[in-house]
This record gives sequence, C-alpha cells and structure tokens, in this order.
Amino acid sequence: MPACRRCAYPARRGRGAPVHAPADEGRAMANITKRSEDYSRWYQDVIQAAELAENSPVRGCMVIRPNGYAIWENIQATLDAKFKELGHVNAYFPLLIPKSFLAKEAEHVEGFAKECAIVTHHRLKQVVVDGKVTVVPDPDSKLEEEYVIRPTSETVIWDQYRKWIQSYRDLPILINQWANVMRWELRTRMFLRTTEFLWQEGHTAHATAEEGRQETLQMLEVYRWFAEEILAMPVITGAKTANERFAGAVETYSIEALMQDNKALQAGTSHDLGQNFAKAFDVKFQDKEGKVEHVWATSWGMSTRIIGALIMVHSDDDGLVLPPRIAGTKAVIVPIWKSDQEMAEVCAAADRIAAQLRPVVGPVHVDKRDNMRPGWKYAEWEAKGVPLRLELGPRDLAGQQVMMAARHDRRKQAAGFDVLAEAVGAELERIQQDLFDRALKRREENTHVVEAWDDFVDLFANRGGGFAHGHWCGDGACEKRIQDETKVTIRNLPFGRDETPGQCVKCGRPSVGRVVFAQAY
RNA sequence: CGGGGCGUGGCGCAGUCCGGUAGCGCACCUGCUUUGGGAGCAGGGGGUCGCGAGUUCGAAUCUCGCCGCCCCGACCA
Repeated sequence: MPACRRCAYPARRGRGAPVHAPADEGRAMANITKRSEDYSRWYQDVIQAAELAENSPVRGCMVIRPNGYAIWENIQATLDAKFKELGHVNAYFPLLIPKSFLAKEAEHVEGFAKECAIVTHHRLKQVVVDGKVTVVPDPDSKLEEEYVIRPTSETVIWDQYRKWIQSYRDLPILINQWANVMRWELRTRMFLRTTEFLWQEGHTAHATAEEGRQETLQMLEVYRWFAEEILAMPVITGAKTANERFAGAVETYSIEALMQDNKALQAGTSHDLGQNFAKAFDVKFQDKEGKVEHVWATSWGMSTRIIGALIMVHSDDDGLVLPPRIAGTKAVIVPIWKSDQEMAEVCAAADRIAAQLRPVVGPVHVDKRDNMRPGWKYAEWEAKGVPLRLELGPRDLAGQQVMMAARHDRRKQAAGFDVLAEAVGAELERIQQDLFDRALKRREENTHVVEAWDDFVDLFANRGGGFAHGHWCGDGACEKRIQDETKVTIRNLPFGRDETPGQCVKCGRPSVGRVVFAQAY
C-alpha cells in the first residue's frame, strides 16, 4: 500500500488505494474522511479532529477531552437549571448495587442481566508469575454478596425510597442524579454506545398514576425543548412499542432524531414505571383516607450519547459544527499581523473586543499563537466547531471593524466596533436558527409515507431510508419480523400521529394509525 | 462470539513476500525570514517496530500464542 507516486500523499490506514486529499492538500492536520466516502470513519475523524474524546486503555470506555467535556458541562448546566425550575432536586446514590437488588423486578433483571459488570473481590494480591510481579484478586477477599456496577439506578434508589415514604405528605419525591453508569456492550462507538457513560437519571415517586404520567410527559417535553431549542436538533416525540420499552416500565416515551446518514437515534427517554418498582421494593404510602397503596414512579434520562447525535446532525466534511447555545466557545478572534508593532496593536484590540463581547455572548477566545498563520487557525477552529470566527487585522483596525465568518455556511461579513456586540449576538442567533432549519429540512426531505411492503423494503434497501410513516397492526411479533427482514424498527408512535385506520405495511391486518419506522443507532 | 482489515516516533504511512540492527511526510524544539485561507530555509529531539514465547550468528520481517483498534454480522440501545 504505497504512497501515491504522483502526489506523494500517503495512503490511508487500512485501505488498498492511496486516497488523495481534495484540492487543498494542506489539509494534513485533520484529514477528515468525507461523509459520502465512509460515514462512520467521518464520525470518528470529526471526534479526533475536534479533540472531543479518545479511546482509553479499557475497551469500550472513552476519555472525554476538554472540548468534549465542555459540551457536556453546557448540557448539564442547561438541563439542571430546567429540572430545578420544575421542582427537582439533585442527590447521589452509590455506584455499586447489591446483586440481589437487580433481581427484584422481573423484567428489569431480564433487560440488564446480560450487560452487567460485577465486583467480586475487594483486594489484590501480589504474585510472581514466571519471575514477574503481577497482581491477582486475593481469593481471601471474595465478597459474600457480589456487587453490580450500576447499569441504571432504579433498584438502589427504590430501596431507599421505601425508607423515605410513609404518607402522602412525603410525596412527590422529585430527585435527579448526575452519574456514570456501565453497560457491558459488545460493540461500542464513541459517545453513541460506550461501556461507561455519563448521564442524568431522574427518579420520581407520586401518589397517583395520573401524576406519574404527567411527570413522564413533562420530562419528555423538557428533552424535546432541549434538543430543539438548545441543540437545534429536530426530534419526534412519541411512545415506544412494547418491544422497545425500558425493562420494567409501563410506558416508555422517546425523542427520536434523524442523523445525516438517515439513521435514527433515540436521544432521550422518559419512563412511566407505574407501580412496578414500588411493588418490587415494597414502597407504600398512606393516603388522606388512610388507605395504604403502592406509589407511582417515573424515571427519565439523557446521556453523553446526545453528544454523538449533536455531532452527526450538524457537522460537515471540515469537522465539527456546533449550535452556539451549546458550544463551549461561542466565537474565536484571530488577530492578523505582520510586524511586532501590528501584533501588539491588533492583539490589544482583540482583547478589548473579547472583553466587551463576553458578558453579552459568553466565552470568546483570542488566538494569539504566533507560531502559525491565520489560515491554519481558521481551519483548526473550523474543525473544532466554534460557531463564529472574528478576523481582526490592521486593515480592520483602521476601519474600526472585524470580519465575522460563520462556521456552518462560511458566510462572511463586516461588523463595526460600535455595533459589535449586537452584530455578534444576532449572527449567533442566525446560526442557531439556521442549523435547526437545515436539520429540519433534511429530515423532511428524508421522511416518507409508505403503504406497500415492496415500497417499504425498497425505500430502505435502495432509496437511502430515513423516516417512514407507515401503518402497523400493533403486533410485536410482526414488528420483529420487519426488523429481522430489513433492520428497520419502529422508532415510536408519535404524538399527534395520523390515526386514520389502514392496513399494516407488513401483514395487511387492520391498523389504527401510522408509526415511525427507521433504521436506528 | 463469527467474517474481513489493521497495529512501526504525537498523527498518517513505507519497510515485512526475499531476515542484516529503522525510514518518509506532517507535527514538535531552536534560530532567522514570514503572517488577510493551512509559510520558507537551516539545525535538532523523539521509536524496546502492539505484547509474549520460539527459530536464527542476527527478527519490524519467519513460527506459535495473546491483546487491542476499525468495518460487517450476532447482542443491545
């Protein structure tokens, strides 16, 4: 696999033929695979180029680098504020769960048993094998009851809620926790499915079924708001089918987004748990009439997976694209100079402008590095997804203006110093809106109404897939057959869906309305 | 866990078939000149060739075992 003789551009790892850089061969830094060429490699390249995360020594776990973690911190800050606005409080429950807890709710065990990491010992012992010192679990330290590293916290939390709840006066309990969880996945992908991931999990307890239902729907609406307003990611809200429901839930609701490769991604879930966990953990309360009853529960979560969705919805072949509202750095100022004196003047002006902008638009970075030229910096900040670049050189200084360049559409325009804060604020708003509009347009262009099975198969096999609105008989077995034959699943039963009766796209039996089908992550 | 591809300075790769003591581009460091879309020259630093055994006078290269990464399945969301 030699380098290309014509241009000396090195061949890519793992492929036979040398791959030429596009017209601009200088793009050696990031070297991002095009989406059209290899979508999943593109995804990995973007993560690397934007320095969001890296693989760790442990398979399936990732190191989230500062650029990636800044996004997560903004997600946390925004959601946390919203949760609290709605009356929730934060708490923390332990990482380790007694093995027996997992077994208490029948469906819950079934759902998670296959992907649990188990702690069996509490001590290591030095041993010498073939003359080399190594460590092994000390057999004498075997735990009497083994612990499971939480795949989710329903069980520990409900064990605790039993102790906290006696009367209706103790309800509702509206607790959220920010935590890491572990699910031993066979196949992992950065952010989208990692063995360990970060999330928030809300766990609430209520006096009535209706109140629980309302909470579930309210939190789903929070996720919809967050995805659409903050992440500029249009989503479909709706109920999951029984097959796709959370293990132990009465009803699961989700938000579903469409990625640029036309695969769907579940970006947040909210579960109405009914009385299942209250019964499993014997959590009862006495109501006003003195009657003793099991409490009603919900849980809801959004994880670092959403960062994967964020990457795939907006980014392009030059790297990451972030909506301003979630970007860690809103704008970067690139000073341009020739002489030392110009450097001093331009940098001083850049600092003044940054100081002026920060209170209005948030974090603004001034890139004063003198070991690379402006063009290099442009490309680098583009790869990292900073929404707006401000170019400031001697000519701008003379004209009392900066050049603003938007990351997502390359639009460049001048903005005078006297109106800079308003101009930058307005441009960031335009970018935010534009990203949403662009994503929504793409989703609409890739959403189809299907009637016949042949058309359904053809859509996903030959016409690029996307979202398909089709009739479904409601039978889980039929749903499974569709999945087995086409890899397509029902993403959800959208709120406000078309409930005109029809015939199931697969089996032709009567249907009470359309559902959303897609191939999914 | 099945099929395929791949592990060589930070990144991307050559060298492996045919064994001879490791090289290229970029990045990095120093200096000078540069700086409005990926700068130039000169000098310099950095690699137990994924890990472990074996064959050999000698292993990145041959043999065996293991580990990891990527893609496609299975599992799962």
